[in-house]
Amino acid sequence: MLNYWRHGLSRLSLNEVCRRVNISKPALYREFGSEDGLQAAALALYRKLAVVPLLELLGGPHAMADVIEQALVTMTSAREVPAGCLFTRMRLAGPHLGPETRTAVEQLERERRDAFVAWYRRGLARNEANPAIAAETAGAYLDTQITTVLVQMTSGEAPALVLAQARLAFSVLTT
Amino acid sequence: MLNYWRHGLSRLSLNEVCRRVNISKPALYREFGSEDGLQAAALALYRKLAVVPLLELLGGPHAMADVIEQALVTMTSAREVPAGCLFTRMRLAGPHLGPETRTAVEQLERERRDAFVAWYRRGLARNEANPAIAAETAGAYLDTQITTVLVQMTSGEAPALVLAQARLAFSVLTT
DNA sequence: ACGCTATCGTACCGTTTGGTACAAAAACTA
DNA sequence: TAGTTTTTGTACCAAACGGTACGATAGCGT
Repeated sequence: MLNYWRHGLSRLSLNEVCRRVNISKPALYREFGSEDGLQAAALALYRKLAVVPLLELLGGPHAMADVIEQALVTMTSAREVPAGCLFTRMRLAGPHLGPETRTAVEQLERERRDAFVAWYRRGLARNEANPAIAAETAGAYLDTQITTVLVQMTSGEAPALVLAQARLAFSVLTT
Repeated sequence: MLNYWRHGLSRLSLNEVCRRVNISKPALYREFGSEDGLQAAALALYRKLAVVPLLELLGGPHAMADVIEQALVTMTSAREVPAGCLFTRMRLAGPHLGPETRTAVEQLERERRDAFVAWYRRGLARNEANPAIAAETAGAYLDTQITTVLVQMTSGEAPALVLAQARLAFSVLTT
């Protein structure tokens, strides 16, 4: 999972993965069945470690602006984990993915987008969100802009510039 | 060029390209030298056909808001050319590219970003642009958001939703 | 200590990749 | 028409890919 996260799916052949984690190829196949299975398993782990915490933050009591700011700072700062996002890498990989992994990606897409929409609805109810924007549009927009931030971080752009752009993008949502 | 534009670089092996355009592999090598040379040549042609016209639009006399609206509508509508953008595909392909193509991509990145910055400066001078945003930030932001739109179009998202999000993103720039 | 079972990795499979050696064919000169 | 030069594509190369057959190894109950 860490290797895919750091270097992307397309850069790492199955042979290369075996080399890096010092595991024989048949052992990997016994555990995951196929390359597709391995990648799906990696995504499942990533979801637990990185996506679920974000969704829990959205479910919390904090003000919209605070949540956004914290999420942006977290995404654009160097941490103990790799920059970028495995989920985002998989989304961009698109048609290269195996059926199992693709299904999991699409499911996670819906899960995250729905969480964004619900979160924006709650923001509207608390008068923290821009009422001129439909919740569905805002949900898609949140998804898009967060993905953009992560893509930029993955491709090594300057964190300060990414952060400045992201603040600009998110400024339209809050009142 | 059209094949790369439509299907992306990573989906088309050199063998597959030869198959599609009905050309023998040695013929292709005699013309372009390598896969890298072919891709660089494709990008050069794309620049002439798709990027230069955009930059010329930026240089024109139209109001900022009009230029943005026209650009967005053009990018999100079905045309006689494929959806998305070969340049964007190459940027995302990143480290997969050969040295010649990568250099060309980076050069085109600078060229486009500089044009955005200059355009925003002119907008500021004409009181059409948000003066709270530095031109450098705005240039990067324009680049980022346009790329985002093209990525979404490439991945087949609903044009209406893409357009709605893009209008939202660009609304922070104009007065 | 033995025999059974379950786990493990070497060494291979066919296919595809980017790239090229070289002979056949075409075009031009005379 | 004969000889020369240029152009073209067949047929190959080594490497890497995802995936697996099968013999070697390890663990375990007795």
